[in-house]
Amino acid sequence: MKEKCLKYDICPMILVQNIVSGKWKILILWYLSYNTLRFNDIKKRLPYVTQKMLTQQLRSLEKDNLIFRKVYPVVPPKVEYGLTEVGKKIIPILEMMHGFGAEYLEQGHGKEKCAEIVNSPD
Amino acid sequence: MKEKCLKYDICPMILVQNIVSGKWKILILWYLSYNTLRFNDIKKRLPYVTQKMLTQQLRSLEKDNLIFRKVYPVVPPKVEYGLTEVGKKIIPILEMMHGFGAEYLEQGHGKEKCAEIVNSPD
DNA sequence: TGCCCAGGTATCTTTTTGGGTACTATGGCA
DNA sequence: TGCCATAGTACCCAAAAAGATACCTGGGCA
Repeated sequence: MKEKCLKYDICPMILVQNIVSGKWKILILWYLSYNTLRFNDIKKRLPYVTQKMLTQQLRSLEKDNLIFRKVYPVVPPKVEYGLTEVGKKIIPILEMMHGFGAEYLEQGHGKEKCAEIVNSPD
Repeated sequence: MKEKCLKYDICPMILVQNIVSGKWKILILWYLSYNTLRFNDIKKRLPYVTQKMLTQQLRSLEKDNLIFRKVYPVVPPKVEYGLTEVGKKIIPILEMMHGFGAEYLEQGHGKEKCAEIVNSPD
């Protein structure tokens, strides 16, 4: 495996795959690429994610050093999330993904897929 | 949700996320970006994936029109997989991912993560 | 007094994923 | 005659991910 990894240089890919998989991470990073956001701001933008899942994904992204978490010691609590310097480096990838997805949609592939998402109940 | 989707234009992102998630898909696409490959060639390059899983991921990528599957009616069976025109458009994204991953590794983040992968038994 | 807010945890159940093993087809070769 | 090769399926079980629900904090306000 070690040789395979070197030979085909898949290590970086495995790493990225590892970081970026997870049902909501790409979306979270995408939102945070515009602004830092508070927990509930993110939640509002991801109507299908449960609080638990969101917390989990955020913790994982934080652990991987892609986002930071800033807690304000106030009541009620206030927590802000944003991209770290490392995280910002992923923005161009997100933009390309967005471009690809948009083109893919235009060409009619995966229309039903998005329709599913868009037309599901609030 | 429809308005949210339009407002933040997340649809393409959800789509890409959908296509690209799945434990092995990015890696499979990465390999196929060099050559078309036979089933067992892919399997050899992904020592941890079981036959069932690989079949599953390939079917899913085929359904999303990113790869084609060409069956030669010979015995023993011969099946080739390769990127479609749509699939080829994702190559630049894969290359950026690779670049990001490599840089991330160089900076020491996620060293342990890759170490895990590389040092696990064959 | 009791309820609200935001941003969580804790616990339980369900669903989805993944792994293991066995089985298939068919022509060629010993 | 029996065995090999490749690219799968079928079936069952284990593990992981996701969902539902309840609970916590502590200051402000009715």
